[in-house]
Amino acid sequence: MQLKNQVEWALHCCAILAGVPDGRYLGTRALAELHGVPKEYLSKALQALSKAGLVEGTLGPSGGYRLSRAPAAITFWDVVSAVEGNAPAFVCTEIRRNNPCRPKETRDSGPCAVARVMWEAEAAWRDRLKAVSLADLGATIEREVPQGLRAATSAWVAERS
Amino acid sequence: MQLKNQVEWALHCCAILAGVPDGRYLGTRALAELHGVPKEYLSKALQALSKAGLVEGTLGPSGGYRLSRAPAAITFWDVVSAVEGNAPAFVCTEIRRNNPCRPKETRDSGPCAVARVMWEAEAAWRDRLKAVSLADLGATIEREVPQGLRAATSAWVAERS
DNA sequence: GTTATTGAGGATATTTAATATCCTTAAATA
DNA sequence: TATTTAAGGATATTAAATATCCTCAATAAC
Repeated sequence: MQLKNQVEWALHCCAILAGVPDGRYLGTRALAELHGVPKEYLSKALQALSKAGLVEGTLGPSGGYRLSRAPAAITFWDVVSAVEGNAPAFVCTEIRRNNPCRPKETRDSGPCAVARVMWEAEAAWRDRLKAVSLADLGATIEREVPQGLRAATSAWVAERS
Repeated sequence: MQLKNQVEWALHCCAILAGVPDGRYLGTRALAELHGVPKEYLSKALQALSKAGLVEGTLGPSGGYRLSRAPAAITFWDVVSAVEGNAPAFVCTEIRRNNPCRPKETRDSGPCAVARVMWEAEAAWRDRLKAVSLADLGATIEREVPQGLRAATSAWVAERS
């Protein structure tokens, strides 16, 4: 079980987009170059973010993407679910119904006990992701990434947005 | 991102094995028939449980599997990680290192901020799975599954163990 | 207006993992 | 001794992730 690499890319792209000057857009080309990932494929991740309403794209030269909400209003879960989908990781195929001892007409009152536990765990995972916003991420980065690198990256981004 | 279907099978098998009479073994054939899944493939999941020390297998006629610990001492996480592995779902490929603004010799003080959040969420998932044992599952089943079906299944299992 | 650039999105490889089957071996039992 | 079983290797099949390429329409720069 592994998340798509696009999830990682999308999160890093959002972190960058959160730092793009107001009213400006940053394009796929720049985001791909900045992260060293294939432009064409990254484009699919950005399209997923766009479809989910997290970013908005605009066309033409000086076009690209920008966040459509404030960084504080976008959570990790928003980004992860936009790219990865929100289908549960644990899929219950109701194998309890295959029990040969079970009368055909048996009706289950709800999801199976195994599935419920698995889904509760997934809810804990989601809740944790919902608790962290892009603003929180930005604050952490500001605290941890060396000043020089942050400034250089900001300039690099500003030049291309 | 989806867990293997073997995770579901393994959990249901463990629930059944928790009810096998003391000192008895239940074989792959019976477990496969009970759950309506292919015997050969289920065998791989049971082998994984065996390798992880959760169950022990014995050979020959009247052979099969039994839990190697009390149901209260086996958690969902034990079973899930035995079958699925314990590799993190989020794989950090360190794309921050591809930043063209970044001096070559930069040393990171720790894992990237994005990865840390993702891994914290996974820890929350794991913790939730660690908090539920096979004994807990058994108690839920006893509470929810109709008495008749439970008795019939127990008899079916006892006959084959 | 014309041209270059961009995101949206469809079509299609390529690669990898999940799913599944088959077979052999060695141990345990009847 | 013959049968049954788990262990495990080899291999096929299927599905998903990864990646590339192409067309299209919108936008901005010239």
